[in-house]
Amino acid sequence: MEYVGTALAEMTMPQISPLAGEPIERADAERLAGVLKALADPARLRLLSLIQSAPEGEACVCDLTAPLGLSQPTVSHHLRILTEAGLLEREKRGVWAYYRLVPTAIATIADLLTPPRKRATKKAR
Amino acid sequence: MEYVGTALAEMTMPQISPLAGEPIERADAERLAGVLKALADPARLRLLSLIQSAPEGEACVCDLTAPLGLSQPTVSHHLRILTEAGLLEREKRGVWAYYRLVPTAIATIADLLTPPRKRATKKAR
DNA sequence: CAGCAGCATCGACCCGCCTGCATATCAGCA
DNA sequence: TGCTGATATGCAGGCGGGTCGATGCTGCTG
Repeated sequence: MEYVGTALAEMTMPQISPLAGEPIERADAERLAGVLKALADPARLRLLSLIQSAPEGEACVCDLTAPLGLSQPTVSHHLRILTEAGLLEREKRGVWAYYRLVPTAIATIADLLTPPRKRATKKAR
Repeated sequence: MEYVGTALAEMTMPQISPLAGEPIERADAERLAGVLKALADPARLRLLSLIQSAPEGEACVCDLTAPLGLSQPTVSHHLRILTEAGLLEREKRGVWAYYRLVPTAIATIADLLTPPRKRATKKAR
């Protein structure tokens, strides 16, 4: 636990080597696997989708428990994992805790998976 | 096991709902989570990277055991999971089994994660 | 201040998975 | 045919993770 930082930030900033080019390093593989592990769960994917498609792009736990069919502690558990992975951000307003997507988090993961293609190669232009 | 089909194919063809727009369905979430689960492992990420960066874009088990530092059965196990997920394809030539990336498999996953952006919307061009 | 509602945390159970060892299978070769 | 080497499979141990019930914590309200 005590690891409440954003795992994604560690990948985004020091530019983790994407799944392309030369063989990926062991440490990079573990970091990327960690974030992917947060995504690789049906309940968490549905949570992300529900939050993203919610009225203001945000939702509190009480709104998510019913659609998922999971207990409130379990939902909080998943939200915690997604938050620690850097995919969600939490804002507490009054008694409610509102979660929303971190803007470019998922897109960043997608970019790490896809090879050069058209993005990374246009650096020294 | 007997489930040797490609999980990715089930997503690509009937066009699984991406992680955007309206809330994702439970079945779609499970399929997508299944493929992501195959990716969410350091050893498998390194395997994909090693194979992709190999001379001919292909590699046999004996070439992958040493770099990973895992036993041969374990490497075969991971290759099997990646193959069943639709990320790798296997070709047996003589005594060796050569693995190579399924061309657009990973890119497909990346597209499923990222919202509209520029791809899906430019169909009628 | 007492009561209540929304969330987070804890403890526990159970299942799935990563790993290695042992073994089976199969192709090439003497 | 029998042997050797490259892979795949079976089996078992150990650990991590998903789930829930119970509980603690914190604002809001009467």
